Amino acid sequence: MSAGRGSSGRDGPTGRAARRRRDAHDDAVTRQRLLRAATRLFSERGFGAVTVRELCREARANLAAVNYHFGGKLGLYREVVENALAGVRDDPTIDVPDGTPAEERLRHYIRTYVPRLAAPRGRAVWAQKLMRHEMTDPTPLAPWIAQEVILPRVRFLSEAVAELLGTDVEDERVGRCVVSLQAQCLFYLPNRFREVAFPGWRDTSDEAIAAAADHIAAFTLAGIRRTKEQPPCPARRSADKPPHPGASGH
Amino acid sequence: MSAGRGSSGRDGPTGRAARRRRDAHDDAVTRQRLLRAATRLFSERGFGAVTVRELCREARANLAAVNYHFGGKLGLYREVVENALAGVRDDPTIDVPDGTPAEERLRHYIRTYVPRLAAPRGRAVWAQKLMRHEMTDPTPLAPWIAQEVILPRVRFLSEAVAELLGTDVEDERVGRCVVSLQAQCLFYLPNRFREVAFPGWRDTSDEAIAAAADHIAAFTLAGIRRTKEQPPCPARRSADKPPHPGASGH
DNA sequence: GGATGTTTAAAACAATCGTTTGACCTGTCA
DNA sequence: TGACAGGTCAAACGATTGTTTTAAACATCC
Repeated sequence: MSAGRGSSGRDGPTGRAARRRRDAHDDAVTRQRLLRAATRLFSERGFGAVTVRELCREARANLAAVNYHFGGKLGLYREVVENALAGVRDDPTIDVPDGTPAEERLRHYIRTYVPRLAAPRGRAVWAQKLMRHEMTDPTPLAPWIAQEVILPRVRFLSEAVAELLGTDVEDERVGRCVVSLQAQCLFYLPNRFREVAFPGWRDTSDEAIAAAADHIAAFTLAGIRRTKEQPPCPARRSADKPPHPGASGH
Repeated sequence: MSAGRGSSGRDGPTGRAARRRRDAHDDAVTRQRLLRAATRLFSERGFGAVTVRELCREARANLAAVNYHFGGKLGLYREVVENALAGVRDDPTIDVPDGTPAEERLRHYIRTYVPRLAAPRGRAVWAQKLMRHEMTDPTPLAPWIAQEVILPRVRFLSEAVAELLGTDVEDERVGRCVVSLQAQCLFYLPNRFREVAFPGWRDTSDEAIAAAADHIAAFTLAGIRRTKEQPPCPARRSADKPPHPGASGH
């Protein structure tokens, strides 16, 4: 391949393009190329599955560049993660004016979050994909990423759901509803499950995503209203096994 | 490469009689120890993150045993996957007597599926965890696993949901409801998200899991009923403004 | 008992991993 | 100008990867 790319064209001390001035701008360029390639590759395949060599090839940088600029593979990864997390820290999806009713807060969350997840790129997607990899095989940065991405959302959602249920955030029904909501949203991160299960769903237009978000919102709010009707501590009925007889809830 | 015997052919010719005689060292025993350790490690950390050495150490087998018995690391992985998939092929969660009403079919699915996912082990858990890894970084077996695990469930769920919606399985609302349902269930696979988000959810007793399944069932059926009220092709209303202006930038 | 075939054991294999090295180039500043 | 610092480069480092090899231990058959 083009592994030995530049050397062939630039080896001559008088390479024409290589003649351009080397200002302080130039060094930052490879740094940024590395960061860009690393963001894509790490979020796509995870920390362990990406090799430094592949990364440098993609960024058209020398093999030693990663260690020089970032002190190592993990240092580069840390910077990638920091960039991605910066995008979820000031997060419009959980930023709504005071006094907005709970139902509207949830609707707003879903309608801004789902399009962000379904987008081909963007910091929200990167952060969530990085976290998805940290969930399955964690790096030393896993706890940090998880807390940073998850906790603010859970707090926001729990408060809204608790308000809708007319209870406090400690109620276990709140956690279950929050999980039901977040699970639905996360499924709109690009993933192979949807591709396999619904090959016809290649429509990722804004309208299709918005329609899906509307579905989740309506679906979830109905589910929450239904949950509200149930007793707070659903002491388990003992005789609940067979599917056939009329075990249709109550 | 295939100097060792292939994974599939080894059981046949004269092996059966010769087997089962060695007292101290029994071939079938180390084979099974390897399979057991591999099932645990592969489903926990994925194919790429597990080394052959670690595997053999865990199984108290020699390093060469993997290549001897399974023809290589991938051969062992293939056998692990086959075992796990055998457990989802004849699947009680989607096996329900004819004539069962759709709502009851879904309830049965959720109430049998969620406890299987939440269990610490079992073939359903292994299959689903293996697939989770195949989703994030795939091996050559990824398409096979995905189809085998996903398609039967999607078909079962789609038919039931379509019946509840009073429409056919091609309706896009069906797919969205199936995703909403399946996404909720899959969140009860042991995962770090729940641990981080809800540290208090360490209760994995049968009662707690059953209560969670009941929640999902009630939540989902309410969501489906709500979805039924909406027009089949929800053309996006334009007068749908976010809580505060400017937040829906794009 | 020797021949044959199967399983285990330890060592070595080539390939690849992340990282380090030292020469080399270029611009800056004394 | 000459020394220095910043940055790139090819090459090599030691460690670890999956796999292969070679020899020995064991069981079975003639």
